[in-house]
Amino acid sequence: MANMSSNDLRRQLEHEIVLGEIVPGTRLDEVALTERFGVSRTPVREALQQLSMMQLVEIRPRRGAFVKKMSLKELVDMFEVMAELEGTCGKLAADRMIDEERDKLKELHLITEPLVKNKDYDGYYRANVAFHEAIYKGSHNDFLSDQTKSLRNRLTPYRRLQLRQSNRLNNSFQEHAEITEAITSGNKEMAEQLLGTHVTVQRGSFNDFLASLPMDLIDQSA
Amino acid sequence: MANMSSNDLRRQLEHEIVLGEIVPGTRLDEVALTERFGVSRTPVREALQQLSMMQLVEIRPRRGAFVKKMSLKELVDMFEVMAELEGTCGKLAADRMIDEERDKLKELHLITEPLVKNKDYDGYYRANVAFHEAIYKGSHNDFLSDQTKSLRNRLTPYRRLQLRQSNRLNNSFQEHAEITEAITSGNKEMAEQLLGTHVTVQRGSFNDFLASLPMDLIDQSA
DNA sequence: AATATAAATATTGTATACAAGAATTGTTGA
DNA sequence: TCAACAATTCTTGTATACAATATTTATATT
Repeated sequence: MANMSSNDLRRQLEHEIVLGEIVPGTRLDEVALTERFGVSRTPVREALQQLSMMQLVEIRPRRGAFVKKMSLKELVDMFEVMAELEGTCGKLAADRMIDEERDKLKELHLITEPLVKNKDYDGYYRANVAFHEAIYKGSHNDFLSDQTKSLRNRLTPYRRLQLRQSNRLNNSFQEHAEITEAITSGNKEMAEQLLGTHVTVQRGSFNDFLASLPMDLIDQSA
Repeated sequence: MANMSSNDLRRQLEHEIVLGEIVPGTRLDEVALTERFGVSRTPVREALQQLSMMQLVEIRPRRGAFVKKMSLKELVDMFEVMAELEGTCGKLAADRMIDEERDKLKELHLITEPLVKNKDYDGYYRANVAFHEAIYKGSHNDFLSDQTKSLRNRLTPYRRLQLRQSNRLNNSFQEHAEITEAITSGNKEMAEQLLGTHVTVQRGSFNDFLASLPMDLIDQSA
């Protein structure tokens, strides 16, 4: 397979950046990456160019590539858009899902009940992703689905810690119940409204949300 | 200035693709581009990698880079998202614009009146862009603003011909009047609703919109 | 000792060289 | 004449070489 080394490299780095394994602000040294991946600088540079277009790294001319640090303002803006996109997915899903998809959504919700009971955070995290992606798909709008998924992905490092907090797990489950009911019953306004607030606030105040953000990952200078 | 050749190249090609000067489906030959821009293959390839991440070109392994052809489904999906984003911008702008911005919006609308009277399509096209971008900025959400602008940009080749049609100019002006009124008076629901339909339908049927699409630019195979 | 300046060192950006796979052309056989 | 195969040519993907700019280190001067 060809042109895979630069694409593979990009995917790998993307993964590590999104998961926060590479801390925002760190410089991505080209030769270090060549040694790590056993390739020349050419595919490394092509991968970095790709990541810069994805807004995951910032290429400063003649200075190198840096994992992008987002300011609090940028982050809040992105979460606001995320909320809108999730809401739109919900609205369209309530309208367009076929019976099979509605059944599947119910199922994806119900299987999380034991996970909540057992406080299985990792398990719930994965099931939560599946639940939301089912809604994206249910919009029957591939572009919207991809955009939403991609933005969710980019916000991952700033969301990972949230579920661990106090009774977020219970809150999330409760909200999922309402969302599932709204979508499967075709109540699009309700689905949109519920999903629009679900992402960020989760029945808490916005201040709590802000406080939950890992501030060390945030660019204080901007 | 450094790393500018690959970025400049990307910008130039992006411009030409978005304006439809390079027809979707055409292959972008690397050596041809090196000759045209007087650079080596390295920056050419980096530019193509960037464009592939922007979904403007498709890189088929060992086959080359092709200007992306969008299927009708993809296009409809993108316009649907565009409508949502425009609506969101309007909603937030109605809420957040400061007095100065509201005045500016009124002005940007009013200066288009003579352009409509004189059927100055190019002039109106430019003024229209300025009007809408003022709304994006008025959302006070830079991420949303950038995303909306970028998507509008990508849809340009499929929108250029629309304004020329029958009395689209008058319709557009009339709708802008209502939008301006809604935003400046802070009626966010109205602003969202008006902008959500303005992009695509412009007081016509959706079928008319579909019929207005330049079908030769659309991938029939997909 | 601290700062400024200059040499050296390292890193990015670009061009070229080489390797591997695709497309094309030409030839052979039915 | 057409189809199938083979050799050639072309194009992409990767590595390396060279050029230009930042960064670091060393030296000199106050």
